[in-house]
Amino acid sequence: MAGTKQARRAPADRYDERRNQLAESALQTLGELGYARTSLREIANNSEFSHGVVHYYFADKFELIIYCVRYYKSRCVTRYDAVVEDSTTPEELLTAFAAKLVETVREEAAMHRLWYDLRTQSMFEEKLREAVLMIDATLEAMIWRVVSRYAELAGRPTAMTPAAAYGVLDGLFQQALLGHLTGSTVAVDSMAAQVHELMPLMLAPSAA
Amino acid sequence: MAGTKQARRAPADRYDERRNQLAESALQTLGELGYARTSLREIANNSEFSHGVVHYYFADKFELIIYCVRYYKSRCVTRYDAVVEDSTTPEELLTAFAAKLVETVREEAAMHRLWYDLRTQSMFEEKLREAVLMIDATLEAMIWRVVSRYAELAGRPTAMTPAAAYGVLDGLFQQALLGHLTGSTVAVDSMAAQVHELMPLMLAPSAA
DNA sequence: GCAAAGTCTTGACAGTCGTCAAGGGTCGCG
DNA sequence: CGCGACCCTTGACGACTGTCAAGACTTTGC
Repeated sequence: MAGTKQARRAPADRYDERRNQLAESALQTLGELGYARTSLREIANNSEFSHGVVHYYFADKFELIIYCVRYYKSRCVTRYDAVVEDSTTPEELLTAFAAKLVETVREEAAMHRLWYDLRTQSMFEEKLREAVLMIDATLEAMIWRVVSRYAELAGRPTAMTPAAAYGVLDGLFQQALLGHLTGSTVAVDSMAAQVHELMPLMLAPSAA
Repeated sequence: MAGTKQARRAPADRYDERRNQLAESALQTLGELGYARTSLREIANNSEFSHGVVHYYFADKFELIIYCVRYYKSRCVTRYDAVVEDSTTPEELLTAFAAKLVETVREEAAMHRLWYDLRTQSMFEEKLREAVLMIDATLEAMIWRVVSRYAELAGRPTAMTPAAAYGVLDGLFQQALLGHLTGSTVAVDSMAAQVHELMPLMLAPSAA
């Protein structure tokens, strides 16, 4: 990025920059209204551009949304890696992981209800499936890094497949998110307790 | 209202009958297209009536959809009760439960992706929340009947809250449903295996 | 400084949406 | 028979949607 602007501002840079700006506005709007009620005009209203510009940078609505999904992934997928790297005992990792989950539900609720929305839409709309499945696999891998590191620190082998570990944790997370959005004050803390109970069960029984 | 019926065909009966007919057409359409793309006209097209009749029986779109959710519940919520009642050993219950889950994903995929769709919509639309939360609680109770009966047959106490048990199983179910809808042939069987591994972990460790 | 390429706005299009009013149709009762 | 209540259709409304073309504004290369 350092010296790109001298003779003619590099078109590719500016192009991607605008696409990312629009993706950001789109993510904000989608997180607020949900997929069903989000229009391209509303997305443009939440940006500094007019509604026609969307079709200058994206072929159609799906291309924008799919681009958004991928753009979102690049920010979200390393969220728990610091937890993995900084923890030195299984208890420490478990507590830090649960705390990070709680923080995520509380502070990124809109973005995550959007994720669940889009994942569900992909059950109806084929065009969304490829991008959704790719992110789902990435999230599964992210969770698996936590679980396998947890097993390593505990000195016990894992007793679940990556898919199963992701599935159950995702279920708890989704439940907590719904509870949080409906005003429940205990749902999020309840999730933390559930994760504390569940994670040891993902490892083979201890020798003791 | 109850006294307005004469020898003439009881209005209340016919009224409810029509509402249920429309709810059935609506559920079929919603299961096919999803919430975002389902219009009242399309619902009417999938019934034997014209599009105007919807507003004769329902005040607006939300009243129809909420009625649908409740109508759907009445059919779905006892699905696993036969499993609970007919099983005499924990292994038998577990196998029958897993088989029923597999059957449900395979044969009721449309209806369940609709359920996940509506539940996610309730994260954005307050009007849907009350009905969704009511069903969610009913489903949690349904799952808990299975788990607690399983514990009873195994002679071991449960080691999870009803919410946690529902959360993790729902996560696995949703994962399998997405896999099934994307054409995966192993996703559903994989869920059965995961349930077999997970259910024993919901009970306190055996003495042995 | 000019022409061309790139960027953005505006306005319009063909549909579709939820909603509702006006009007037939049908049926049972007096 | 004819009246009135109930049931349903038809057609229309205003608003909103995704899409795109025409043109204006800006930036760049020469």
